[in-house]
Amino acid sequence: MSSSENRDKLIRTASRLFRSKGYAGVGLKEILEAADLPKGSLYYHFPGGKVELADAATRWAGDWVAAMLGQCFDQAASFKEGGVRACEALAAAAEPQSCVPACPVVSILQATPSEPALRKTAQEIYDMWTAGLARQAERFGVDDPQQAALSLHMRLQGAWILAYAQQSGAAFHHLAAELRKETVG
Amino acid sequence: MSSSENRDKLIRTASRLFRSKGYAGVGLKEILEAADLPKGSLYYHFPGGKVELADAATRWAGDWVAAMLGQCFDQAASFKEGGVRACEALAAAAEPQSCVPACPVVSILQATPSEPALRKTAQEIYDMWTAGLARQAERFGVDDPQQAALSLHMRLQGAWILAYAQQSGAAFHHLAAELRKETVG
Amino acid sequence: MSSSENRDKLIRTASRLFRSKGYAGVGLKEILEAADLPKGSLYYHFPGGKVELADAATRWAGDWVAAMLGQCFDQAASFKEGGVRACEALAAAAEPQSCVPACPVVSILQATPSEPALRKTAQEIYDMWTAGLARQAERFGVDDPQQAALSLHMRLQGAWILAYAQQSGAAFHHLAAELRKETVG
Amino acid sequence: MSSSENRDKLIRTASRLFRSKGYAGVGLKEILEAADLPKGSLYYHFPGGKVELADAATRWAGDWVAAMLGQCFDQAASFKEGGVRACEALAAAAEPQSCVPACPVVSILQATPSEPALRKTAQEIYDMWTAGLARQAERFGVDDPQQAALSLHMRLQGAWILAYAQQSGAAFHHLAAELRKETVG
DNA sequence: AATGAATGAGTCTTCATTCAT
DNA sequence: CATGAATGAAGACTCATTCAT
Repeated sequence: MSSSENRDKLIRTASRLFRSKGYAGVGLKEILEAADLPKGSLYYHFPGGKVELADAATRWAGDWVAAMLGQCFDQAASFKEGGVRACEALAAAAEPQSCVPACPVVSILQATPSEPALRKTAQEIYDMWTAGLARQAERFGVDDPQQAALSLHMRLQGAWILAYAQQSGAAFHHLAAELRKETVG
Repeated sequence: MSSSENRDKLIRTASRLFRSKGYAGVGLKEILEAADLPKGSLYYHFPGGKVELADAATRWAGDWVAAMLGQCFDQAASFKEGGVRACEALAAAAEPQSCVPACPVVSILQATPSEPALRKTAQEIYDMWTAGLARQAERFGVDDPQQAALSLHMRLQGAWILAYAQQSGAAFHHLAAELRKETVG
Repeated sequence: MSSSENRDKLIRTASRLFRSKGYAGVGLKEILEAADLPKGSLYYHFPGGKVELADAATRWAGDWVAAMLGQCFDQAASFKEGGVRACEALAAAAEPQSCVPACPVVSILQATPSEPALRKTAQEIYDMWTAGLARQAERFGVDDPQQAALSLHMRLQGAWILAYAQQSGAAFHHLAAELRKETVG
Repeated sequence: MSSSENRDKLIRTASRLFRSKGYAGVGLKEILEAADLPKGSLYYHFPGGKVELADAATRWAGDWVAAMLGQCFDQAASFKEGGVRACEALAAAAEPQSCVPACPVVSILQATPSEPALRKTAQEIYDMWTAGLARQAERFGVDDPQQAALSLHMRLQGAWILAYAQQSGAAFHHLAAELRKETVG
């Protein structure tokens, strides 16, 4: 449990740093110092080293996003409203922090050429998000749920990139406003 | 002339590698070897080192994208058609290569926390793209050209991320199909 | 223990090299090779890098000189005799070696403009030497011990510079002879 | 003439920088920038590169010091007074500047192990200074002029080191006061 | 179950120098 | 007579990883 606790702290800290500065831009030393954990402890929890930690951190963040999307749609009366709520939730998640982090998958995507193992992770997480949105679209009776899910996913990704570039949640609010104006239920 | 030639080769090579592997993921040695240039030549062409090279490479790629977007819309009969052509152009640019590169700005965005000078570069390029799209929207008489431009920009960014993750131009083709279906604004 | 051993070896080797060739004239690689230690070990023992190593090496040599001066005066019957013994001890320390080293503080003094942290170190060591000589002067009942200490310190420094330039202990022997001739203060 | 002018400027600038930061601590680029001369001009004036420049700069500064010593003694009524005047002149030379420079020979002494050619230069300059002082001692009828000259040279060197360490002319003033108190003409 | 000591390959950068003009 | 372009070696430093305990 103390074991599990430190492991979790490592995952959360690594996720935050990777999202802010990229996989190659963060050193293990920096992660351990930020997590206030002893130097030798990383390879105990993650024998696979940096790659295994990045994999775990990305999956953890990916699950968190998926859960957040699920909640948004569960509280919504329509697929459209679910999208709006998702924008607002992502904007809210971005705003309180000093450094607006990128989509957790983006940072490890760029590490893929040197660490091929991470590519599968990234794709699985994106597929999971799209699949989750598709289930919601289906639940709300949207025509072509797969295409609606992919479309919304893409727009959220685009907003996320701009929010990261601008270090502001404005892009998410803009997307929310846009979604509200669109016809269709 | 050889001077300018080698400088350009450095920019092109760096742009390609940064887009594929991220700013921190590419070493200067790797860039010089890929460009087949001697070790000492980098700091002659770019006294500011890696940051100055990344800045130049990103601006060069940013200009290339802006020009490409301009061509797509110049050949189009409507703003919607311009967007479709842009998707197809980006998909075409992605496909022939062995490694589908990310948006050139994304890689340097993640280097921003350690290299603050690059943040302005990234934002200027994104602003330039949005402004270019807004001019086109205005030319075609779209209602609220600024919002149409930002919306399209976001969707292209989202498609680009997915294309990079999947290492395929499929996401761009998907966005093109989606745009085609939409009623004209 | 192996830890402390290697750290000490690094300090002794660095001190010898800095004294011979100056702070900027000695590379870390050269120090590690001379100490027969692996490349990565320096930053383990001295996280502050070259400056921290130079600081430690200079303080170590400074303490060694202070101790040597103390011994010379402890064995002497007068302040004057202490000065003579100090000259002889410094000459003896210079002669057996192939390269007569400079005063350990001089080398880091020249690094001070780029490494301001070393200035305090140099001044502290010089102050310590002067203070030690002043205590001895007081013990022997010399009039104005502070001035006698400073005067002797200056003359030892001057002899040290000339000994370093000539790569010979002759200057120290010369100063010893001069001190012997002087009337007691 | 413009040639000679630039050559002189190079010498003066190099001398100042070497004295402040040591031979190995100053780069050619820094010297050229400080002298506001074009990059390629150094090897035209000094085909032997950094070593030849250092040699010329040190000899130039060495001549300047010798001339200054000569003036001090020419204006003095006794050898002792000449020494006092020399202290005051060196203190005056140190004080107006932001960085009190070391004896010009010290910096190149530390480069001697890697650049053996400079050793002879250093020794020649020191010998010249001692010989000049010995001539003055002889002129004033001092007993054992050679020994008096060497003694004063050593004390000036010692004061110079302390002045450099303290970045103040105080050590020279202290030596002047000490010389004044001493008996003998 | 957990960790601090230790390391060599790698990082970006600066250096003194040469050469064609 | 003078110089800017160009470069390979070396600089200090950081990295992810291993291992004995």
